[in-house]
Amino acid sequence: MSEPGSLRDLAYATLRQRIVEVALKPGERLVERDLAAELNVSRIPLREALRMLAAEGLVVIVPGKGALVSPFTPADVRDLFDVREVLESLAARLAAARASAESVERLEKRLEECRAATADADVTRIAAANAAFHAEIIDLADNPLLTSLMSPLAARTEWLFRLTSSRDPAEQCSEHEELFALIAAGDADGAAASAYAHIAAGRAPSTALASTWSEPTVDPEAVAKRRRRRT
Amino acid sequence: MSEPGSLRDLAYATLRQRIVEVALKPGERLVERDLAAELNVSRIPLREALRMLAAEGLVVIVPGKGALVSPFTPADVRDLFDVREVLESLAARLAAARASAESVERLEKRLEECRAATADADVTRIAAANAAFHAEIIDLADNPLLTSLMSPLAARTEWLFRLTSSRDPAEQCSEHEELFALIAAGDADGAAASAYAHIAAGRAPSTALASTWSEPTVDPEAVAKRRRRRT
DNA sequence: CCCTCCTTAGTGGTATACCGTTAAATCTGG
DNA sequence: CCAGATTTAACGGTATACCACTAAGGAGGG
Repeated sequence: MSEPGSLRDLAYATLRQRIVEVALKPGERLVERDLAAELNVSRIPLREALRMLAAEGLVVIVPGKGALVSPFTPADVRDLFDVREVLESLAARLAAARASAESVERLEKRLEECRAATADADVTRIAAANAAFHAEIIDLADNPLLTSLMSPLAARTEWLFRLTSSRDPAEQCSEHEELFALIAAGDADGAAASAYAHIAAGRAPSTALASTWSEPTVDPEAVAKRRRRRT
Repeated sequence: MSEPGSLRDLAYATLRQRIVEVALKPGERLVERDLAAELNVSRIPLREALRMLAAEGLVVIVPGKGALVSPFTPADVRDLFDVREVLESLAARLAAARASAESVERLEKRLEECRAATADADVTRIAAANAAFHAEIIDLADNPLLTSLMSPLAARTEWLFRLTSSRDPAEQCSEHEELFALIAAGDADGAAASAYAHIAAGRAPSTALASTWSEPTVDPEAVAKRRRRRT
């Protein structure tokens, strides 16, 4: 996530963080002029930042109406897992097939961080370490298209982990151990299956928690129509 | 592909078409002011259109330098097939699992168009019918996230089919018949496997043709540096 | 003749300002 | 008091204009 200092990227990074941390709630209206004023940028870079977020799926832009934070329904969670299962599985397969001594070493460093964080029982650190482990596998897959497809999913996944709580860290960590071993051994089919199972294992807890929010099914069209009046 | 008449969407649609039709070649520089003048829009909507194309992968934006049409190397073709295999397979699985009488009927209409077009041996019509068949499956999968992930791939796939030529239409059509039957029967695993094989079958011919262009490995950084001087 | 410095214009990045649309607020008549 | 017409201004869409950066092309000295 480089930030070449441009105001657009600054606005993008700021908004993305606020959405992921739920400082901006799903369904919340994003008014260009207000945000531009708050972030001390003009509307042009802000608009471009919104488009980037929309391309990533974190924001919905209703043409001619405005932008709002994407709603995140139980169905969205289901869809997210459907896609993550196959893409993470593909990444693991490719990573295993293209594994080299140097790449295995890099992945192992991530795994060690997972172990350490899990031992510490530091939830923030665990989440970061797990995310880094998965990101490393994507990177090892050496498929730029896959990488670009995964980044929106990563954003939503991070979001999901903030909204819900993660499942048992020790269990996750041991699954990472298994996945690492298969990738290191160059076992493409095994790594793919292991990754699939690893993602699938997170589905039930997440959907269960997701069903408890059950936002009143925010309708983008409807929300976009509302306007504020002078305070 | 709706176009709410906004200038941004017009610029987007125009540029996308030109890229897909190779009127703009991979690696070609996209100069904001020139394109804006040519399309009779100002730079703001044009910039936003470029960002949309970049999010879709058809354009590369070098920060602070400029935009150019994405190169399309044999490695990119390989990556495209890696991802299409698993995503089209997932779409077929979901479509089969969620098949209803009404959805099967819709898909069958697409299939009939494939048959008719293949009988006519009209390559343009065949390409359109095949694309529509695949798009319908994505739609039946009823997973908005998957749909959004597929649209960039569709653009690149269409592009690929313009650059290369397709493989035997009759064979493709018969594979569609098989895939349709499995989805209609609600056989999720079978449909997934069939879709995977269908995509995989197109890999070899495409990569073979792709290796023949072998552009001089356009480097985005390098191309972006070049500037024109008064004509 | 070649190398170095300097001028200049092409280019992306951003701000400001205006326009059209339309929802909210206000006004009017019943 | 309420329903409909009318006014107001919020908001997204777009154009114009300015700035900073930098590479092309030329000037001047070795």
